[in-house]
This record gives sequence, C-alpha cells and structure tokens, in this order.
Amino acid sequence: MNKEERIELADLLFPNLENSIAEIEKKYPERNLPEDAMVTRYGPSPTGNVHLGNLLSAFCDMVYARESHGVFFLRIEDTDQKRMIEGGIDNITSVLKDFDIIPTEGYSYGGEYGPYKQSERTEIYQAYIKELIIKDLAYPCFMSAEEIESIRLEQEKEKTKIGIYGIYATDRDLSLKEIKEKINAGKEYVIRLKSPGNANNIITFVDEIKGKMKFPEHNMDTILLKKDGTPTYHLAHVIDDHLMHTTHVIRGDEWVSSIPLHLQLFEVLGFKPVKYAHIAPITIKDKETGNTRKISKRKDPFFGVKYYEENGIPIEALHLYLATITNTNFEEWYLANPDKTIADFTFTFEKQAVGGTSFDEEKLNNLCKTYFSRKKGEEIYEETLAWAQKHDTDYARILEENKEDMIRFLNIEKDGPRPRKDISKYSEVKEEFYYAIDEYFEEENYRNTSFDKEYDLDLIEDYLNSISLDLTNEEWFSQTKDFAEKNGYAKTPKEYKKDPDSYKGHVGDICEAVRVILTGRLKSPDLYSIMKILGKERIFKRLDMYKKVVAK
RNA sequence: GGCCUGUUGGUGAAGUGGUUUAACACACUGCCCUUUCACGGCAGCAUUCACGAGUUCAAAUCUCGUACAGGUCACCA
Repeated sequence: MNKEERIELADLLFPNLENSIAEIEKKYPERNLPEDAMVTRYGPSPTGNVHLGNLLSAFCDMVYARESHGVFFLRIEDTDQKRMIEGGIDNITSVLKDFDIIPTEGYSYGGEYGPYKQSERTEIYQAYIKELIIKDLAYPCFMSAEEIESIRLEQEKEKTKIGIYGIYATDRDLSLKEIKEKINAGKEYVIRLKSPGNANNIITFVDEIKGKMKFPEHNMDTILLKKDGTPTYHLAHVIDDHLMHTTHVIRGDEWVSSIPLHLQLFEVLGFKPVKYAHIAPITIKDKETGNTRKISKRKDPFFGVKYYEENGIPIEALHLYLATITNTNFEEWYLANPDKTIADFTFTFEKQAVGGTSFDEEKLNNLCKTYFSRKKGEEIYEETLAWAQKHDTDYARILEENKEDMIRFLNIEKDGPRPRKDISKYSEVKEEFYYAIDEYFEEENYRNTSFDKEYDLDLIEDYLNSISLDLTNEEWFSQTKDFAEKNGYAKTPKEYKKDPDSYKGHVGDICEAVRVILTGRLKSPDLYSIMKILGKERIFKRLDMYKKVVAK
C-alpha cells in the first residue's frame, strides 16, 4: 500500500472522528509545575475489589507526588466493558477515601486533563490509531480466534515464541482491495501494531526501582484496538500518560514484561516516554503449597481492603505499614522520630525493595501498637467511636454514654515517655477496657476470673476505706506499703522473698486483690489511676459484687 | 517452554568491592526495672549471605553456571 491508499484506508476505518491529533494535543498543554515535580497516576480498572497491592501502588503515587509538589491523579481504566462489575467505580473512589489516599486530580476530583475515564476517550485513541495507519505502523487484522489458536499450537510445537509476528502476521500486508473485500463481506477486525522491532536487537532500560534491565526488542504485532473499537491497556496507557503529562508510572511488577512494548509505542507515536517504577509484589506463603506467591484477590480475601476496615486497623497505621514496605529505611526513621509523621519522611525509589515483599502480619500488628501508643486518649476515643459507629453500634452507644470516663481510662500512663502498647486495633478497645464500663462489667460479673485464690476481703475493705483518692501516685503507693506493713505484709516483694515465713504476703498481693476486684483480671494498667477514675462509690459496689460472686 | 526478576537468621530486611567479628525492626529466650501486665534497659539468637566455579591483594557485594522461587507470554488490566 502506498501512502494514498493508507490515507484512504484510514478514512474508511475511521470516517467520523471529530478532532485531529493536533487539536487533541492542544487540549493537553504542558503542566505548569516545578522542574522536579512528579506527576503520578493511579489507574485502577473497576473489575473487582481493591486489595493491598493496589493500595500500595496508590500510596506510592500519592507520597511521591506530594513530596515533589507534583500531581497525583486518578484515572479509571475501564476499557474492558465485559469485565466491569456493578458499583466498581464507586467502590474505588470510596476505598481511596476510606483509606485516606487522596488524589489531587482526576475522576471525581476534577482537573483540566480529562476525561479521566478511558471509556469516554475512545475517539482520542482512534485518532492516534488513524495516524498510525497512515504512517504504516498499524493495520487491520481479520484473523479469527481459531486461526490464532492454531498458530499458537504450531508455535508451541516448534518451540518458537508465541504470538502474532513476522510470518505469522498474515494480515500485515493485505492490499487495500483485499481489506475492502473483507470489510464488505462483514468480517470483523482488530487493529494491530505493525511492529518495527527486531527481536535480535537488545534494548536496555532503566527502571526507577529495579535499575538497569535488558530485553529483546518488541516485535509482536500486538492488538491496539479491539474489535469493538476500544483500545487495549497498552495503547490507552501510552496515549493517556502522554496527554496527561504523567512523569512517573508507578505500577505493579506484573507489567515489567510489557516494558518493551510500551517503549515501542511511545516511540512509534512520537511521544517522550514516561519513567517507570515497578513495585515488587506483596507476597505471602501459600498455605497449601508452602511456596511464596503474590497475594491474590481470590485466594486471599484477607488482603482485601475490607479486612482492615472491618477489623479496626487504623488507616494511619496501615499507611505506616505501606510506608515501611515502600521504603526499607522508613521503619527505622519512624522509630527514631517519635514526633514525626509519614508526611515528614522523604521517600526515594532507591530505597524501594526490588524483590518480593512478604506480608508480615506481626509487623503490622506492632506498628499498630506503636501508633496507638503515640495517640492521646481523646484521639483514640474519637477514632474508636467512629469505627464502632460503623461496625459495632452497641459499643458506639456505650462509648458515647461513657465518654469522659473512657478518655480518662485511655489516657492512663500516657503522660510519660514510655506509653503502654496494649491496643493494636479499634476492635480491641472494647475487650481491653471492658472494666471501664459498668454495664459491661456487671454483665461479665467476673466471668473470666478464676477464684482459686482467696483474698482477705475484710482487709481489702479496710484498705479501700483507708485510702484517699486525692493523692499522687507516689503518695498512694507509699501509703499502700505502710498499710501492708501494719497488717503483716511485706513492704516489697524482695523483703517477702527473703523471709516468706514472717509475712502473710507482700504489698503486691494486696494490689492484686484490689485489681481483681476492680477489673476482674490479673493484669491492668496502673491500679491507682483506675481507682481514681472509678471513685469510691463504684469501688465499693464492685467489692460487694465480688463478695457475692465468691460466696457462691 | 521463551523472556524478565529475585534468593541474606524463626520473620521483615540493611547492605552497590575493603573500619561488616553482616545494621535495624519484629518474634523468641534470659536478666534488670517493677504493685500486675505492658513500657523501657541489657544480653542471647546468621563465624556467614541458595549452591558451584571464576575475576581480585580483597566478594554478601562483580562474572558465569546450577538449583529453587516469583512475574509474564489475552480482542484483561
């Protein structure tokens, strides 16, 4: 085909395009940003639930754009209408919102570089395809699924590379006449790239994360436009990221193998290529096989984003975990800087893992504890309440009714430099502080306490009568020791251990009895703080309850 | 099978040719602190970096081979 014929073909295939390439390009001017600013994008396809890996890549997009004062936009990649699921798009936007990963631009956020939904951009892709046909870099291909399948079988047998290329690309050099005949006969077709590559050439490429890589040049006549006129991911990616002036495409490792194709498309279309940063997959040990593998939506519902929400893992703690996966030096920095947040950290591609990253639940758990330990009681209260309103409305009611008490309980031992780390999830607050709520405490009625140990309840009653609740912690403990001594108990466990026969016990035994009576358990945060919050009236009420239970 | 990428302790990992007798964190164990539990402190936990060969005065770090693992090879993204 000569150029005139190709123009005729292009017009025949795409007769009614509204805008020329020149007009399209005009609508997407350079962005007015500082020189080093990164423009990143999250491009989910609304075909299922969002999982941890998706979240990680969106998180990376966000932090890199934020720290370089760039742009992070959301683009819905819905070119495959068949796989769309109902509510898929809304699900994506709401998950991003819930997880506090907020684009600065894009679908549902607005911006000048839209539309940010690929299904609304079909004509744009077609305009570029039309150009490629004129330039002899794309062609209509009429091969049927059966033909392609038989070629594949043959290639498998011959042990050659699988795909449509070279001699297998039978429709590559059809004449205009032949094409017209096929179209008139009602044959359906796709548009394929007329790949100018030679697989014997080696191309080198530098990934922002993985570093230098070598590949054979791309030589497949990859499908660019599907039978229904919509683009494949590859075409849409290259055109959109060109027009939207994306500087860095941060995406999953699974895309590495299409780098040669994408690079070739940038070249063929005359675009400046983006920089790529391929994130190592989050992996998990498969329970059945014992092998490490990438997390999957189907096999690991656990890694669906809902899990975190439902179990009350704080979003910020999850961010912390994503940050430790993103940059291997983050965790150490965070621990060394107790007063700083993620936004103060500078992420770099160099510090990003190259191989797979195993999901470590223990680590997440620990990060959550650190997160809670750094929060004030008020904050924990508010966040827990917000969570409970969604997932445990009964507890939300209780929290609201006991707001002041709860905050005081949550603040116990928060003043010092070494805060407690006993909560890792919102859902644990209820269990950890059930004794803070009279209603629960009465219900529980020492259910989890074993009564094999007998306490001198008269003595404890005397003690509780004698102790004032207006003391400092030091004064209280010193008085408690005095009380212990007066009543035949050792002042310290050490003294007791030296000469157990001379004492009935030691001060710790008295504290233990009080602790069991007031909280129903052997372990608790600072006892005197609890006593102060409860007040005398509730203290004696609990003592009476305890007596009744023991009497049974 | 082709192509690409990995492989460091119980776990996540730092490490880019020589102050590495391999950081840090999690987990675990022991001790200390202590009214309990946490928190915190100290100590222990890889004489060795999948294996084999090579380059070098010097290798976890560079090269090659082997094994294993992961990814990918759709009119899905």
